Amino acid sequence: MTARMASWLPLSPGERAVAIEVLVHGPLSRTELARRLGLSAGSLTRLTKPLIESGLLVETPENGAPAAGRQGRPSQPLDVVADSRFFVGFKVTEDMVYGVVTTLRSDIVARLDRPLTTHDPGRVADLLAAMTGELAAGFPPLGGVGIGVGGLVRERSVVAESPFLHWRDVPLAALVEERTGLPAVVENDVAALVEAETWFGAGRGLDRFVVLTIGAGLGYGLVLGGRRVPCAEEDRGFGRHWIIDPYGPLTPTGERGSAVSLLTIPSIRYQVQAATGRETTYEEILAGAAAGEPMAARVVGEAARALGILVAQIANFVMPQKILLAGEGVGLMDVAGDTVRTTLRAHRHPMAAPVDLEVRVSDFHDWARGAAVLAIQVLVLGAVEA
Amino acid sequence: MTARMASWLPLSPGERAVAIEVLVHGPLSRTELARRLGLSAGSLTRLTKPLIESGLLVETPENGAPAAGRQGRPSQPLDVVADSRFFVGFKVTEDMVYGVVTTLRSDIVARLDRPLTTHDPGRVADLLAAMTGELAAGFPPLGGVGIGVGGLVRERSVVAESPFLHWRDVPLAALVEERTGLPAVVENDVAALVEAETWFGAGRGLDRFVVLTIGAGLGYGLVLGGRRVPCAEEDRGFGRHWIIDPYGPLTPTGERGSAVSLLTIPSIRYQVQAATGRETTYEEILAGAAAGEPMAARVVGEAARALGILVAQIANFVMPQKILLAGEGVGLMDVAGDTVRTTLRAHRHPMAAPVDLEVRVSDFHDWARGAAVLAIQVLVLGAVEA
DNA sequence: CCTCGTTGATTTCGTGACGAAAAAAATTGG
DNA sequence: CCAATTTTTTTCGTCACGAAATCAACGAGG
Repeated sequence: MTARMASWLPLSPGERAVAIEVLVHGPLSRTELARRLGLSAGSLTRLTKPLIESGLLVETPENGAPAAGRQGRPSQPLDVVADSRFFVGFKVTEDMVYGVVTTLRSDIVARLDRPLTTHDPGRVADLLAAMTGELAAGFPPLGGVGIGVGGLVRERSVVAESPFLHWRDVPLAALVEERTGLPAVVENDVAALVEAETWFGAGRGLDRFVVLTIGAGLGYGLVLGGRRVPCAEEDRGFGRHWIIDPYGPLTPTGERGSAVSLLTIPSIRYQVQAATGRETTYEEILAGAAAGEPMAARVVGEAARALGILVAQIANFVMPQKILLAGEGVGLMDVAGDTVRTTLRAHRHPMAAPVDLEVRVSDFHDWARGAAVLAIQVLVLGAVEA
Repeated sequence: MTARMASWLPLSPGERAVAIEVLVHGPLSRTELARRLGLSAGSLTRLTKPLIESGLLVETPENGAPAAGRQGRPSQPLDVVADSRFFVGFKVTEDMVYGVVTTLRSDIVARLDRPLTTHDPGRVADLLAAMTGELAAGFPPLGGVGIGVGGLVRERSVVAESPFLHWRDVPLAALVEERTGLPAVVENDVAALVEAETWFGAGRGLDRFVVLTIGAGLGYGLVLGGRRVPCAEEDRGFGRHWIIDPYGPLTPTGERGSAVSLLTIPSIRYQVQAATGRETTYEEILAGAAAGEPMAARVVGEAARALGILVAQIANFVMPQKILLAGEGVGLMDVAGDTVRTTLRAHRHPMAAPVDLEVRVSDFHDWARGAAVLAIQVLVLGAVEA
């Protein structure tokens, strides 16, 4: 076996800042890093030396665009050794486990999905360990495991409460660590996705950033000062009481006219089925609305207006620099994006800054990637919970 | 004339932290400061020495509760010399100027109001200078002047745009500095009140804090990480497009059913007058609602429900640790506080943390005090704008 | 081909902020 | 009066950083 690097390197605040900046913002020369971090050139020589020696960073040998006409000594960009360590991320749903392997940069290099046939904590941990073994096969230096679960998670290790798994106080991280011998990190699935987007996605470098996910439920994540704001109700219950239209539809979940009733995939399917009597998929409904079917168009239009109002309220009160729409349900924006944007504008002050609204289609592997990012944060960089 | 202290003392980050902590959180011993700021005892000796020498802090001679049975060397609490400098604060409205003198602690020690008969910038500056002279009479060491104006203010010195004064790019701070020889700071009135509450009021020490003011208009201030978030629409125009109830009342200002239409004093008076034909004051309407007059009760009830929804939306999306209701219109809470709170709860997730809602009746002198606090921040502590 | 100017990285040195620990100070209790 | 205790001061060592000199690597121009 090759010499294994320590999984946890104690980094000074300055070193951590350098490591994160390079990790998140691609290859950067020392001078550029000095400019971005407000440090002197000398300090960067000092800070980068141990990072290079530890193998986390390298001076990129290939000078992609070598100075291109600029004179002077060419810069020596530093980059993370993306494949020096790999990370495994899981998203656990009621009946499936989605797994990915990512590089340090959080690029997905392998995927593996398995049905979940039991909710017994030990068996679930067994499955996660087995999947980790399979996933790790091609990637020897494994840095750790991140696990995203719907529900309330404490200390990044214990599932305090998960309604759909019927778990209470399950020390999932410990169970997986026992079976794999790898450090493990557990987090709420939405929280993990938000962290991933904050570090490597749409929220890079932003001070105020909001993530709104639409799917089987609603997810909401608030990032202030680069840190996610934790909150008590983040166990899949967002939006049940966000009343958009008191005279809106009544559905099995969520109050009448709530964001959940108007926007989630099950509620939209329920509304169409209740009106037409036919079972239809979400995609069929969106296609129907685009084709002008009255019932689908009405439900989708209402959803789009609700989304516009919701985004406007967030923009009005939080004033984020960007709002990211993610999840399986964002196909709504393709069909009715104009309605959303028109409604959004109508609920904003004319002089207010326009809302930077980004849409990202995300499947379950993106959620698993989020969990892997959390592992990178905690295990490589020693980032701690708020 | 006595030796005058420099109005601007260059403070190191550590010194600034100590000064602010003592200024905001009353007398504190060095040990207590070390605990709060996460510093060693030795550092506190070093940091406090120049602050004491400069006259900003003193070791409080009176040991109010002198150890009371505790043994060991008694602590030597440090306190700001509250009356070492005084500050003048103004709130400029369309037809009045409200002025106060405060101590370093922002306690009001004098008041002076004058009608504003002209909107000519030079004349207004003349009046402010004259009022400053009158106010300063009893308080020799004057540290500076703070001025709060409705409208858009840039660089804490120039009124970029003020609809009710019909001003554009008026360098008010410079005009007042010329006439008084004192440093002057200008800021949007809502922003100033928010800063004051953040430093000395309800928002002390909080990380996420919201101020909502109800009066002739709506005001909204967001404080994140102890810093107010600046925004483009803060020129008295908040809430015109916050649609609470699309079928709500239509009033001269604000969209139908907007927060402005439902909650501001002029809109409430307009609604009652439109229904009854009689001119009534806001206080009369509140009293009528309390007494069970149907029309007043209906309008006030609607306003209370709107306020509950508004506060719930803010709490849901911003997740602040506290929301402060201020302004001349908060009498609504006395009459219909229960309705507000019930509505608030109905629009919150049952598992969400309860909203810490604080109500503060504030008159125009509180707005003036806010401006004085801004002067303290900028002129004494060298705090800079975001 | 050689030198000069330019730009990036390194080295060296000085400064300043901080913590740890010892000492001093101020009080209570015996 | 002495021990115990808590606060404050002093002393000393460490470490992070910036400034500036130096080294390194390249292009331009004679």
